[in-house]
Amino acid sequence: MARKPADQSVDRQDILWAAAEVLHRNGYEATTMKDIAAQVNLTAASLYHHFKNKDFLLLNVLEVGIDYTIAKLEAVAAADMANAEKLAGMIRSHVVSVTGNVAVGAAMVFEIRAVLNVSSKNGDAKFMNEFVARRNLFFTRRDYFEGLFRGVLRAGIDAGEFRQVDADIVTKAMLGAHNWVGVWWRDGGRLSGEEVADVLVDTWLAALRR
Amino acid sequence: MARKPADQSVDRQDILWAAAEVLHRNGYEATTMKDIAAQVNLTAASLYHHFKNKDFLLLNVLEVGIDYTIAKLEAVAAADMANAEKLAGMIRSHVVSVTGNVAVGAAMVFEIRAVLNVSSKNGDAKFMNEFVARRNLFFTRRDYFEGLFRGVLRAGIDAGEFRQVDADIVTKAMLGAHNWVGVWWRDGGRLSGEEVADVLVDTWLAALRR
DNA sequence: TCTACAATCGAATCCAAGTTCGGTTGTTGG
DNA sequence: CCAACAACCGAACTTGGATTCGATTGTAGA
Repeated sequence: MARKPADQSVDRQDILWAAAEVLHRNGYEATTMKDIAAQVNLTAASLYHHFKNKDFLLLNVLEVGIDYTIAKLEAVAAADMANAEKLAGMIRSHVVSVTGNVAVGAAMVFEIRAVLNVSSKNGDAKFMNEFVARRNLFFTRRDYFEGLFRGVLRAGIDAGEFRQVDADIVTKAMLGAHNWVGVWWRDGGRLSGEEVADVLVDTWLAALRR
Repeated sequence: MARKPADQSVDRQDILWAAAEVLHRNGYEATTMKDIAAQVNLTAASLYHHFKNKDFLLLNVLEVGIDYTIAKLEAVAAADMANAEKLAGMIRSHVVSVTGNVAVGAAMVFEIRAVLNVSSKNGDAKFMNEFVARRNLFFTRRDYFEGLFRGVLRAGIDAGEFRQVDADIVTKAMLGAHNWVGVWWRDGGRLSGEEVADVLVDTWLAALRR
Protein backbone atom coordinates (compact mmCIF):
# COMPACT_ATOMS: atom_id res chain seq x y z
CA MET A 1 0.00 0.00 0.00
CA ALA A 2 0.95 3.60 -0.33
CA ARG A 3 -0.42 7.09 -0.19
CA LYS A 4 -2.66 7.20 2.71
CA PRO A 5 -2.67 10.76 3.99
CA ALA A 6 -4.26 10.88 7.39
CA ASP A 7 -6.92 13.31 6.30
CA GLN A 8 -8.12 11.73 3.14
CA SER A 9 -7.70 8.03 3.50
CA VAL A 10 -10.78 6.75 1.81
CA ASP A 11 -11.22 3.10 1.10
CA ARG A 12 -13.69 1.01 -0.83
CA GLN A 13 -15.91 0.62 2.18
CA ASP A 14 -16.26 4.34 2.67
CA ILE A 15 -17.15 4.81 -0.96
CA LEU A 16 -19.66 1.99 -0.94
CA TRP A 17 -21.32 3.41 2.11
CA ALA A 18 -21.45 6.88 0.62
CA ALA A 19 -22.69 5.57 -2.67
CA ALA A 20 -25.52 3.73 -0.98
CA GLU A 21 -26.51 6.92 0.71
CA VAL A 22 -26.62 8.98 -2.45
CA LEU A 23 -28.28 6.15 -4.32
CA HIS A 24 -30.92 5.94 -1.68
CA ARG A 25 -31.57 9.62 -2.00
CA ASN A 26 -31.68 9.95 -5.76
CA GLY A 27 -31.84 6.59 -7.41
CA TYR A 28 -29.19 5.02 -9.57
CA GLU A 29 -29.63 6.79 -12.86
CA ALA A 30 -30.11 10.16 -11.24
CA THR A 31 -26.96 9.72 -9.19
CA THR A 32 -23.80 10.98 -10.82
CA MET A 33 -20.31 9.75 -10.16
CA LYS A 34 -19.58 13.30 -9.12
CA ASP A 35 -22.31 13.11 -6.47
CA ILE A 36 -20.86 9.98 -5.01
CA ALA A 37 -17.34 11.31 -5.16
CA ALA A 38 -18.34 14.53 -3.45
CA GLN A 39 -19.79 12.56 -0.57
CA VAL A 40 -16.29 11.32 0.27
CA ASN A 41 -14.37 14.39 -0.86
CA LEU A 42 -13.02 12.90 -4.03
CA THR A 43 -13.38 13.72 -7.69
CA ALA A 44 -15.32 11.53 -10.07
CA ALA A 45 -12.11 10.46 -11.76
CA SER A 46 -10.75 9.09 -8.52
CA LEU A 47 -13.59 6.66 -8.17
CA TYR A 48 -12.29 4.78 -11.16
CA HIS A 49 -9.26 3.85 -9.16
CA HIS A 50 -11.50 1.89 -6.81
CA PHE A 51 -14.19 0.58 -9.13
CA LYS A 52 -14.25 -0.44 -12.74
CA ASN A 53 -17.23 1.76 -13.50
CA LYS A 54 -20.55 2.95 -12.23
CA ASP A 55 -22.34 -0.32 -12.78
CA PHE A 56 -19.81 -2.24 -10.77
CA LEU A 57 -20.04 0.31 -8.02
CA LEU A 58 -23.75 -0.25 -7.68
CA LEU A 59 -23.33 -3.98 -7.93
CA ASN A 60 -20.81 -3.78 -5.13
CA VAL A 61 -23.27 -1.96 -2.93
CA LEU A 62 -25.84 -4.63 -3.53
CA GLU A 63 -23.38 -7.42 -2.87
CA VAL A 64 -22.29 -5.96 0.40
CA GLY A 65 -25.89 -5.47 1.40
CA ILE A 66 -27.09 -8.95 0.62
CA ASP A 67 -24.04 -10.56 2.20
CA TYR A 68 -24.50 -8.62 5.39
CA THR A 69 -28.18 -9.40 5.60
CA ILE A 70 -27.78 -13.07 4.84
CA ALA A 71 -25.00 -13.46 7.35
CA LYS A 72 -27.18 -12.14 10.13
CA LEU A 73 -30.14 -14.17 9.00
CA GLU A 74 -28.32 -17.47 8.69
CA ALA A 75 -27.19 -17.31 12.27
CA VAL A 76 -30.82 -17.31 13.33
CA ALA A 77 -32.10 -19.71 10.74
CA ALA A 78 -29.55 -22.30 11.74
CA ALA A 79 -30.44 -22.18 15.42
CA ASP A 80 -32.22 -25.10 16.98
CA MET A 81 -35.57 -23.82 18.16
CA ALA A 82 -39.25 -23.88 17.42
CA ASN A 83 -40.20 -22.45 14.06
CA ALA A 84 -42.23 -19.67 15.58
CA GLU A 85 -39.29 -18.47 17.59
CA LYS A 86 -36.99 -18.90 14.67
CA LEU A 87 -39.25 -16.90 12.41
CA ALA A 88 -39.50 -14.20 15.05
CA GLY A 89 -35.74 -13.98 15.15
CA MET A 90 -35.50 -13.81 11.40
CA ILE A 91 -38.07 -11.08 11.09
CA ARG A 92 -36.30 -9.11 13.76
CA SER A 93 -32.98 -9.65 12.07
CA HIS A 94 -34.25 -8.54 8.71
CA VAL A 95 -36.04 -5.46 9.91
CA VAL A 96 -33.17 -4.37 12.08
CA SER A 97 -30.81 -4.82 9.14
CA VAL A 98 -32.98 -2.59 7.05
CA THR A 99 -33.33 0.13 9.64
CA GLY A 100 -29.70 -0.17 10.62
CA ASN A 101 -28.67 0.62 7.09
CA VAL A 102 -31.56 2.13 5.25
CA ALA A 103 -29.44 3.17 2.32
CA VAL A 104 -28.19 -0.29 1.54
CA GLY A 105 -31.55 -1.84 2.22
CA ALA A 106 -33.31 0.54 -0.11
CA ALA A 107 -30.71 0.10 -2.81
CA MET A 108 -31.18 -3.64 -2.69
CA VAL A 109 -34.84 -3.16 -3.28
CA PHE A 110 -35.03 -0.28 -5.68
CA GLU A 111 -31.93 -0.25 -7.80
CA ILE A 112 -32.05 -3.74 -9.14
CA ARG A 113 -33.54 -2.73 -12.41
CA ALA A 114 -30.50 -0.60 -13.05
CA VAL A 115 -28.32 -3.64 -12.65
CA LEU A 116 -30.62 -5.68 -14.84
CA ASN A 117 -30.55 -3.23 -17.70
CA VAL A 118 -26.81 -3.10 -18.05
CA SER A 119 -26.60 -5.72 -20.74
CA SER A 120 -28.88 -3.91 -23.12
CA LYS A 121 -26.76 -0.83 -23.48
CA ASN A 122 -23.03 -0.75 -23.05
CA GLY A 123 -22.69 -3.08 -26.00
CA ASP A 124 -18.90 -3.06 -26.10
CA ALA A 125 -18.86 -4.56 -22.68
CA LYS A 126 -15.31 -4.61 -21.56
CA PHE A 127 -16.15 -6.32 -18.31
CA MET A 128 -19.47 -7.70 -19.36
CA ASN A 129 -18.62 -11.28 -18.58
CA GLU A 130 -17.56 -10.63 -15.05
CA PHE A 131 -20.48 -8.34 -14.54
CA VAL A 132 -23.07 -10.82 -15.69
CA ALA A 133 -21.55 -13.53 -13.57
CA ARG A 134 -21.59 -11.41 -10.46
CA ARG A 135 -25.05 -10.14 -11.16
CA ASN A 136 -26.36 -13.66 -11.49
CA LEU A 137 -24.69 -14.60 -8.26
CA PHE A 138 -26.37 -11.69 -6.59
CA PHE A 139 -29.77 -12.81 -7.74
CA THR A 140 -29.06 -16.33 -6.64
CA ARG A 141 -28.26 -15.01 -3.21
CA ARG A 142 -31.45 -13.02 -3.14
CA ASP A 143 -33.44 -16.12 -3.94
CA TYR A 144 -31.57 -17.95 -1.23
CA PHE A 145 -32.44 -15.18 1.18
CA GLU A 146 -36.10 -15.43 0.34
CA GLY A 147 -35.84 -19.19 0.62
CA LEU A 148 -34.70 -18.95 4.20
CA PHE A 149 -37.97 -17.31 5.16
CA ARG A 150 -40.08 -19.59 3.06
CA GLY A 151 -38.34 -22.62 4.51
CA VAL A 152 -39.14 -21.75 8.09
CA LEU A 153 -42.67 -20.92 7.13
CA ARG A 154 -43.16 -24.27 5.48
CA ALA A 155 -41.50 -26.11 8.30
CA GLY A 156 -43.79 -24.41 10.76
CA ILE A 157 -46.84 -25.29 8.71
CA ASP A 158 -45.76 -28.90 8.34
CA ALA A 159 -45.06 -29.10 12.04
CA GLY A 160 -48.51 -27.80 12.77
CA GLU A 161 -47.16 -24.74 14.49
CA PHE A 162 -48.60 -22.39 11.90
CA ARG A 163 -51.89 -22.16 10.09
CA GLN A 164 -52.14 -23.58 6.62
CA VAL A 165 -51.29 -20.61 4.48
CA ASP A 166 -49.90 -20.15 1.01
CA ALA A 167 -46.26 -20.07 2.01
CA ASP A 168 -45.08 -18.47 -1.24
CA ILE A 169 -47.44 -15.56 -1.03
CA VAL A 170 -47.07 -14.98 2.67
CA THR A 171 -43.30 -15.03 2.31
CA LYS A 172 -43.46 -12.36 -0.34
CA ALA A 173 -45.89 -10.37 1.77
CA MET A 174 -43.46 -10.47 4.66
CA LEU A 175 -40.52 -9.41 2.56
CA GLY A 176 -42.56 -6.66 0.98
CA ALA A 177 -43.56 -5.30 4.34
CA HIS A 178 -39.99 -5.46 5.61
CA ASN A 179 -38.47 -3.89 2.53
CA TRP A 180 -41.00 -1.14 2.73
CA VAL A 181 -39.68 -0.25 6.14
CA GLY A 182 -36.59 1.05 4.40
CA VAL A 183 -38.79 3.49 2.52
CA TRP A 184 -40.56 5.17 5.38
CA TRP A 185 -38.50 4.52 8.50
CA ARG A 186 -36.26 7.33 9.65
CA ASP A 187 -33.83 7.49 12.50
CA GLY A 188 -35.23 9.62 15.26
CA GLY A 189 -38.81 8.79 14.43
CA ARG A 190 -41.44 7.57 16.87
CA LEU A 191 -40.08 4.04 16.95
CA SER A 192 -36.59 2.58 16.83
CA GLY A 193 -35.72 -0.15 14.38
CA GLU A 194 -36.04 -2.72 17.15
CA GLU A 195 -39.46 -1.46 18.11
CA VAL A 196 -40.70 -1.62 14.56
CA ALA A 197 -39.30 -5.11 14.36
CA ASP A 198 -41.23 -6.09 17.47
CA VAL A 199 -44.49 -4.85 16.01
CA LEU A 200 -43.91 -6.81 12.85
CA VAL A 201 -42.95 -9.97 14.71
CA ASP A 202 -46.13 -9.71 16.69
CA THR A 203 -48.17 -9.09 13.57
CA TRP A 204 -46.82 -11.96 11.55
CA LEU A 205 -46.96 -14.45 14.34
CA ALA A 206 -50.56 -13.48 14.94
CA ALA A 207 -51.26 -14.01 11.27
CA LEU A 208 -49.79 -17.48 11.47
CA ARG A 209 -50.99 -18.77 14.82
CA ARG A 210 -53.57 -21.50 14.57
CA MET B 1 -59.92 18.73 -33.14
CA ALA B 2 -58.22 17.74 -36.31
CA ARG B 3 -55.79 15.26 -37.74
CA LYS B 4 -56.85 11.94 -36.51
CA PRO B 5 -55.86 9.37 -39.13
CA ALA B 6 -57.51 6.09 -38.38
CA ASP B 7 -54.25 4.20 -38.09
CA GLN B 8 -52.30 6.45 -35.81
CA SER B 9 -54.76 8.14 -33.57
CA VAL B 10 -52.86 8.21 -30.32
CA ASP B 11 -54.15 10.17 -27.40
CA ARG B 12 -52.83 11.09 -23.98
CA GLN B 13 -54.24 7.98 -22.43
CA ASP B 14 -52.41 5.72 -24.84
CA ILE B 15 -49.17 7.50 -24.18
CA LEU B 16 -49.61 7.42 -20.44
CA TRP B 17 -50.30 3.73 -20.54
CA ALA B 18 -47.31 3.06 -22.74
CA ALA B 19 -45.10 5.24 -20.61
CA ALA B 20 -46.09 3.36 -17.50
CA GLU B 21 -45.14 0.16 -19.21
CA VAL B 22 -41.70 1.31 -20.26
CA LEU B 23 -41.17 3.00 -16.93
CA HIS B 24 -42.02 -0.19 -15.14
CA ARG B 25 -39.51 -2.05 -17.25
CA ASN B 26 -36.58 0.32 -17.05
CA GLY B 27 -37.15 2.94 -14.41
CA TYR B 28 -37.64 6.62 -14.98
CA GLU B 29 -34.12 7.87 -15.57
CA ALA B 30 -33.23 4.91 -17.75
CA THR B 31 -36.29 5.45 -19.88
CA THR B 32 -35.83 7.76 -22.84
CA MET B 33 -38.50 9.79 -24.49
CA LYS B 34 -37.63 7.82 -27.59
CA ASP B 35 -38.45 4.57 -25.80
CA ILE B 36 -41.83 5.83 -24.77
CA ALA B 37 -42.54 7.27 -28.19
CA ALA B 38 -41.57 4.04 -29.91
CA GLN B 39 -44.08 2.16 -27.79
CA VAL B 40 -46.86 4.11 -29.47
CA ASN B 41 -45.23 4.55 -32.88
CA LEU B 42 -44.35 8.18 -32.45
CA THR B 43 -41.11 10.09 -32.39
CA ALA B 44 -39.77 11.69 -29.27
CA ALA B 45 -40.53 15.13 -30.63
CA SER B 46 -44.21 14.29 -30.95
CA LEU B 47 -44.54 13.59 -27.27
CA TYR B 48 -43.98 17.25 -26.58
CA HIS B 49 -47.23 17.99 -28.27
CA HIS B 50 -49.02 16.04 -25.57
CA PHE B 51 -46.90 16.73 -22.51
CA LYS B 52 -44.83 19.65 -21.39
CA ASN B 53 -41.79 17.52 -20.74
CA LYS B 54 -40.60 14.24 -19.35
CA ASP B 55 -41.20 15.15 -15.74
CA PHE B 56 -44.79 16.05 -16.40
CA LEU B 57 -45.28 12.86 -18.29
CA LEU B 58 -44.20 10.82 -15.30
CA LEU B 59 -46.23 12.96 -12.97
CA ASN B 60 -49.25 12.31 -15.18
CA VAL B 61 -48.75 8.59 -14.92
CA LEU B 62 -48.63 8.85 -11.16
CA GLU B 63 -51.70 11.05 -11.03
CA VAL B 64 -53.73 8.70 -13.14
CA GLY B 65 -52.58 5.79 -11.02
CA ILE B 66 -53.42 7.30 -7.68
CA ASP B 67 -56.76 8.62 -8.88
CA TYR B 68 -57.78 5.26 -10.21
CA THR B 69 -56.73 3.46 -7.07
CA ILE B 70 -58.37 5.91 -4.73
CA ALA B 71 -61.60 5.86 -6.69
CA LYS B 72 -61.91 2.14 -6.31
CA LEU B 73 -60.90 2.26 -2.68
CA GLU B 74 -63.29 5.00 -1.67
CA ALA B 75 -66.25 3.05 -2.91
CA VAL B 76 -65.43 0.35 -0.43
CA ALA B 77 -64.31 2.56 2.39
CA ALA B 78 -67.58 4.47 2.28
CA ALA B 79 -69.75 1.38 2.49
CA ASP B 80 -71.67 0.69 5.64
CA MET B 81 -70.35 -2.57 7.02
CA ALA B 82 -68.25 -4.04 9.78
CA ASN B 83 -64.66 -2.88 9.78
CA ALA B 84 -63.33 -6.35 9.16
CA GLU B 85 -65.40 -6.69 6.04
CA LYS B 86 -64.57 -3.22 4.97
CA LEU B 87 -60.86 -3.81 5.41
CA ALA B 88 -61.15 -7.03 3.47
CA GLY B 89 -62.75 -5.18 0.61
CA MET B 90 -60.10 -2.51 0.67
CA ILE B 91 -57.25 -4.97 0.64
CA ARG B 92 -58.86 -6.77 -2.24
CA SER B 93 -59.41 -3.54 -4.08
CA HIS B 94 -55.84 -2.41 -3.62
CA VAL B 95 -54.23 -5.68 -4.59
CA VAL B 96 -56.44 -6.12 -7.61
CA SER B 97 -55.64 -2.59 -8.70
CA VAL B 98 -51.97 -3.35 -8.51
CA THR B 99 -52.17 -6.62 -10.39
CA GLY B 100 -54.63 -5.18 -12.87
CA ASN B 101 -52.16 -2.53 -13.82
CA VAL B 102 -48.74 -3.54 -12.64
CA ALA B 103 -47.02 -0.82 -14.61
CA VAL B 104 -48.88 2.00 -12.99
CA GLY B 105 -48.73 0.39 -9.59
CA ALA B 106 -45.00 -0.06 -9.79
CA ALA B 107 -44.46 3.43 -11.08
CA MET B 108 -46.35 4.83 -8.13
CA VAL B 109 -44.04 3.00 -5.84
CA PHE B 110 -40.69 3.21 -7.50
CA GLU B 111 -40.54 6.38 -9.51
CA ILE B 112 -41.45 8.84 -6.86
CA ARG B 113 -37.91 9.81 -6.21
CA ALA B 114 -37.62 10.96 -9.78
CA VAL B 115 -40.51 13.31 -9.21
CA LEU B 116 -39.05 14.48 -5.94
CA ASN B 117 -35.71 15.38 -7.44
CA VAL B 118 -37.04 17.63 -10.14
CA SER B 119 -36.62 20.83 -8.19
CA SER B 120 -32.92 20.36 -7.63
CA LYS B 121 -31.93 20.37 -11.27
CA ASN B 122 -33.88 22.11 -14.00
CA GLY B 123 -33.20 25.38 -12.30
CA ASP B 124 -34.70 27.55 -15.02
CA ALA B 125 -38.00 25.94 -14.32
CA LYS B 126 -40.38 27.16 -16.90
CA PHE B 127 -43.24 25.19 -15.42
CA MET B 128 -41.77 24.73 -12.00
CA ASN B 129 -44.63 26.33 -10.17
CA GLU B 130 -47.27 24.17 -11.73
CA PHE B 131 -45.11 21.14 -11.32
CA VAL B 132 -44.52 21.66 -7.65
CA ALA B 133 -48.19 22.30 -7.06
CA ARG B 134 -49.26 19.13 -8.80
CA ARG B 135 -46.55 17.13 -7.14
CA ASN B 136 -47.66 18.26 -3.74
CA LEU B 137 -51.21 17.39 -4.59
CA PHE B 138 -50.07 13.95 -5.61
CA PHE B 139 -48.38 13.40 -2.28
CA THR B 140 -51.40 14.68 -0.46
CA ARG B 141 -53.50 12.13 -2.28
CA ARG B 142 -51.06 9.40 -1.39
CA ASP B 143 -51.31 10.32 2.24
CA TYR B 144 -55.06 10.32 1.94
CA PHE B 145 -54.89 6.89 0.40
CA GLU B 146 -52.82 5.58 3.28
CA GLY B 147 -55.19 7.29 5.66
CA LEU B 148 -58.13 5.32 4.35
CA PHE B 149 -56.48 2.11 5.46
CA ARG B 150 -55.31 3.48 8.74
CA GLY B 151 -58.75 4.84 9.46
CA VAL B 152 -60.48 1.52 9.10
CA LEU B 153 -57.79 -0.14 11.13
CA ARG B 154 -58.24 2.32 13.96
CA ALA B 155 -62.00 2.12 13.79
CA GLY B 156 -61.79 -1.64 14.02
CA ILE B 157 -59.48 -1.46 16.99
CA ASP B 158 -61.67 1.07 18.77
CA ALA B 159 -64.72 -1.03 18.08
CA GLY B 160 -63.01 -4.02 19.56
CA GLU B 161 -63.17 -5.91 16.29
CA PHE B 162 -59.41 -5.99 15.93
CA ARG B 163 -56.55 -6.65 18.30
CA GLN B 164 -54.73 -3.72 19.80
CA VAL B 165 -51.96 -3.15 17.31
CA ASP B 166 -49.84 -0.19 16.33
CA ALA B 167 -52.10 1.06 13.57
CA ASP B 168 -49.43 3.20 11.94
CA ILE B 169 -46.95 0.42 11.58
CA VAL B 170 -49.44 -2.21 10.57
CA THR B 171 -50.86 0.11 7.95
CA LYS B 172 -47.45 0.59 6.45
CA ALA B 173 -46.81 -3.12 6.61
CA MET B 174 -49.98 -3.75 4.68
CA LEU B 175 -49.19 -1.18 2.04
CA GLY B 176 -45.66 -2.49 1.73
CA ALA B 177 -46.88 -6.01 1.17
CA HIS B 178 -49.43 -4.87 -1.37
CA ASN B 179 -47.05 -2.63 -3.26
CA TRP B 180 -44.58 -5.44 -3.39
CA VAL B 181 -47.11 -7.50 -5.27
CA GLY B 182 -46.50 -5.22 -8.22
CA VAL B 183 -42.87 -6.26 -8.16
CA TRP B 184 -43.23 -10.00 -8.32
CA TRP B 185 -46.70 -10.73 -9.65
CA ARG B 186 -46.99 -11.63 -13.29
CA ASP B 187 -50.01 -12.34 -15.40
CA GLY B 188 -50.22 -16.03 -16.13
CA GLY B 189 -48.46 -17.04 -12.93
CA ARG B 190 -49.75 -19.56 -10.43
CA LEU B 191 -52.31 -17.21 -8.96
CA SER B 192 -54.55 -14.56 -10.42
CA GLY B 193 -54.68 -11.11 -8.92
CA GLU B 194 -57.91 -12.00 -7.16
CA GLU B 195 -56.41 -15.12 -5.68
CA VAL B 196 -53.42 -13.26 -4.37
CA ALA B 197 -55.80 -10.72 -2.91
CA ASP B 198 -57.71 -13.48 -1.15
CA VAL B 199 -54.57 -14.82 0.44
CA LEU B 200 -53.64 -11.39 1.69
CA VAL B 201 -57.10 -10.68 3.01
CA ASP B 202 -56.97 -13.92 4.93
CA THR B 203 -53.52 -13.16 6.24
CA TRP B 204 -54.22 -9.66 7.46
CA LEU B 205 -57.52 -10.51 9.04
CA ALA B 206 -55.84 -13.35 10.87
CA ALA B 207 -53.21 -10.94 12.08
CA LEU B 208 -55.89 -8.65 13.42
CA ARG B 209 -58.47 -11.00 14.86
CA ARG B 210 -58.64 -11.01 18.61
C1' DT C 1 -64.06 24.42 -50.75
C1' DC C 2 -61.19 26.99 -47.38
C1' DT C 3 -59.08 27.85 -43.21
C1' DA C 4 -57.43 27.06 -38.81
C1' DC C 5 -55.27 24.01 -36.24
C1' DA C 6 -54.24 19.35 -34.15
C1' DA C 7 -50.79 15.89 -34.76
C1' DT C 8 -46.69 14.65 -36.37
C1' DC C 9 -41.81 14.40 -37.85
C1' DG C 10 -36.67 15.33 -39.14
C1' DA C 11 -32.99 17.82 -38.04
C1' DA C 12 -30.44 20.70 -35.13
C1' DT C 13 -29.12 22.26 -30.48
C1' DC C 14 -27.39 21.84 -26.06
C1' DC C 15 -25.65 19.91 -22.14
C1' DA C 16 -24.59 16.84 -18.61
C1' DA C 17 -22.49 12.70 -17.20
C1' DG C 18 -19.48 8.62 -17.74
C1' DT C 19 -15.04 7.65 -18.80
C1' DT C 20 -10.07 8.15 -20.17
C1' DC C 21 -5.48 9.99 -19.81
C1' DG C 22 -1.33 11.85 -18.21
C1' DG C 23 0.72 13.69 -14.50
C1' DT C 24 1.49 14.51 -9.34
C1' DT C 25 2.21 13.15 -4.60
C1' DG C 26 3.22 10.58 -0.71
C1' DT C 27 3.99 6.14 1.51
C1' DT C 28 6.20 1.91 2.22
C1' DG C 29 9.13 -2.08 1.84
C1' DG C 30 13.82 -3.22 0.87
C1' DC D 1 17.60 6.66 0.58
C1' DC D 2 15.13 4.84 -3.49
C1' DA D 3 12.04 2.48 -6.49
C1' DA D 4 7.42 1.14 -7.06
C1' DC D 5 3.10 1.99 -6.78
C1' DA D 6 -1.38 3.36 -4.52
C1' DA D 7 -4.36 7.30 -4.44
C1' DC D 8 -5.64 11.18 -6.43
C1' DC D 9 -6.74 15.14 -9.57
C1' DG D 10 -7.70 18.41 -13.74
C1' DA D 11 -8.77 18.56 -18.22
C1' DA D 12 -10.38 16.66 -22.31
C1' DC D 13 -13.25 13.42 -24.96
C1' DT D 14 -17.48 11.31 -26.23
C1' DT D 15 -22.04 10.25 -26.39
C1' DG D 16 -26.67 9.89 -25.45
C1' DG D 17 -30.76 12.09 -24.44
C1' DA D 18 -34.00 16.00 -23.54
C1' DT D 19 -35.79 19.68 -25.79
C1' DT D 20 -36.68 23.09 -29.62
C1' DC D 21 -37.99 24.59 -34.19
C1' DG D 22 -39.82 24.88 -38.59
C1' DA D 23 -42.24 22.40 -41.86
C1' DT D 24 -45.85 19.09 -43.36
C1' DT D 25 -50.28 16.80 -43.47
C1' DG D 26 -54.90 15.73 -42.83
C1' DT D 27 -59.36 16.87 -40.65
C1' DA D 28 -63.28 19.42 -39.07
C1' DG D 29 -66.18 23.06 -39.07
C1' DA D 30 -67.71 27.49 -41.50
